[in-house]
Amino acid sequence: MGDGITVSNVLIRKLERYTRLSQVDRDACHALSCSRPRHYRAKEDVVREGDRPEFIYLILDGWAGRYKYLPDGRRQIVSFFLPGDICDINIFVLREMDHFVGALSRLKVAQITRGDFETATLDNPRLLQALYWDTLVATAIQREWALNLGQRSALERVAHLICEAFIRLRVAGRTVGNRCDWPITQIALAEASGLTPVHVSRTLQALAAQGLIEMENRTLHIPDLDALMQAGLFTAHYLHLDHEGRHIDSNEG
Amino acid sequence: MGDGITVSNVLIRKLERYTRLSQVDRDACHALSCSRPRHYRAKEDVVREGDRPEFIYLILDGWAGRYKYLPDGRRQIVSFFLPGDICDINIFVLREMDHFVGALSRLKVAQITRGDFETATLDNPRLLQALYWDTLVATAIQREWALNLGQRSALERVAHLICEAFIRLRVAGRTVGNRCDWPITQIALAEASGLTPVHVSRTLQALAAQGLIEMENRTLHIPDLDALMQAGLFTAHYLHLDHEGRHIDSNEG
DNA sequence: TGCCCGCATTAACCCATGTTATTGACCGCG
DNA sequence: CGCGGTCAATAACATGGGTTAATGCGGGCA
Repeated sequence: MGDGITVSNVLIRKLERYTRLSQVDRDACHALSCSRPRHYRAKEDVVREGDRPEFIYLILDGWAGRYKYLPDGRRQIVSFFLPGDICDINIFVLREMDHFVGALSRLKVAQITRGDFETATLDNPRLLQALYWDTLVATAIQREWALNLGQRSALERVAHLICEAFIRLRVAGRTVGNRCDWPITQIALAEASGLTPVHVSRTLQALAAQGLIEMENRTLHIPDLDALMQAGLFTAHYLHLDHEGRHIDSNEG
Repeated sequence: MGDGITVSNVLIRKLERYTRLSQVDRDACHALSCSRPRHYRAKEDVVREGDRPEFIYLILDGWAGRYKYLPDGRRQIVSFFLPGDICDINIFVLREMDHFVGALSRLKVAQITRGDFETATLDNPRLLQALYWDTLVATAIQREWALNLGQRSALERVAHLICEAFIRLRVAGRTVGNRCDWPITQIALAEASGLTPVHVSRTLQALAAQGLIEMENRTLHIPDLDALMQAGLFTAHYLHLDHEGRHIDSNEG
């Protein structure tokens, strides 16, 4: 769980959900993971609104969040970036960023230039295709978040966010059994769920009281994932994990 | 406003926000607009969850919505499709649809096959680039909706939705001065804003009472757009309309 | 090692929005 | 031309989640 030893495999592992990569694809992928590494502390900004797009970011370890502000300071996290996630491969089409990306925990990323990206994908159409799949999944997640924010109750919403994060971490190989690191604060969870920190605290306690989650030492334990999914009205369809007849493993490898 | 005479220009007009298209690009674009036309009544489904992606849809007239259900029937509209909008140019990467698309008013679309699309873009990299820009703007809108649903109050939220729709319609050339067709029901507005129809009714009346909107005969009139924008905490940055030094016209051409 | 600040918890109170129900207007279809 | 169904308006009441504030823990930095 986040020990860093197999860091360069998170992206490959995830993309192989979608397609079988050749050794050349895997090497290209590995090269991307080794682009300039950069570390951040929790709450540091990675990208700021108004910036000209400069890098594609690959998350190697820790959690980041994409967020937007209202003029009076209210803030919404509109997506999580977890290990193996890639930030906006098409970003260079835009002139400037319309949002922030910030570290939600200690964070390690690879900064990928436009040139690095083109080098990696130019002769690897399968890799490029897999990266497009990943982008489409990211926008499917974005849509699901609209459903989450617009229709689910507080309890459903928090349960749903936890299920989604857990499954995504599992796909990246960052879970052990039904446990995973849970490095983010309730404040961040509140900003992502459109609730107040006070109510997130209540809600997590309600989930714990029902035996649906256990947290200690920044580690999350989910005794019965099916039960939590039911509480969050969660189904994994929108993550499109079963593309070539593969299905979600009930355990990680 | 929706008279259909210049229907084939909505897409061209919008894309020229981003780049100057050559005559060849425009012709290709026009060809796309002329792909198999199809009409729907309000509330008919265009695409159903679980479908294999078959067409790319170009909206020619009327409004459509992308929506998702919870198992108990709660429903969220996660995006609007307005004239000139294109539905998911990359859709063929996915195996099946994870959501519905339905008509929110009488609707006219062009059904574009994978082959049609490839023909149109193969030798027109500028057109393809412009379509990618449009896709990125669509996902930027999706993020803004998360902010809308998560942080804005009911009044701000409805005002914001109205501003966004109006500006998008203006870009497509579907406004006259500060008026536009407003063919959708308060029920649809409620499903898009995560509110109840009852509260949307109250909220629209509050906006009208403040002189921010006027509606009659399915026509919307915005006496003072700046004031409405302020009420909705709306800024157009996320629509990325100013790509090559262009800016939002204060009136349509 | 100790201090300080950020985070989680808890409590009491409140209000924005949801709920349920009724009525009337309009419009498309027969 | 009239009927039925959908949509909007309104009212009375209910509640989920927000607000404010106080407390204590714990971990990172000096």
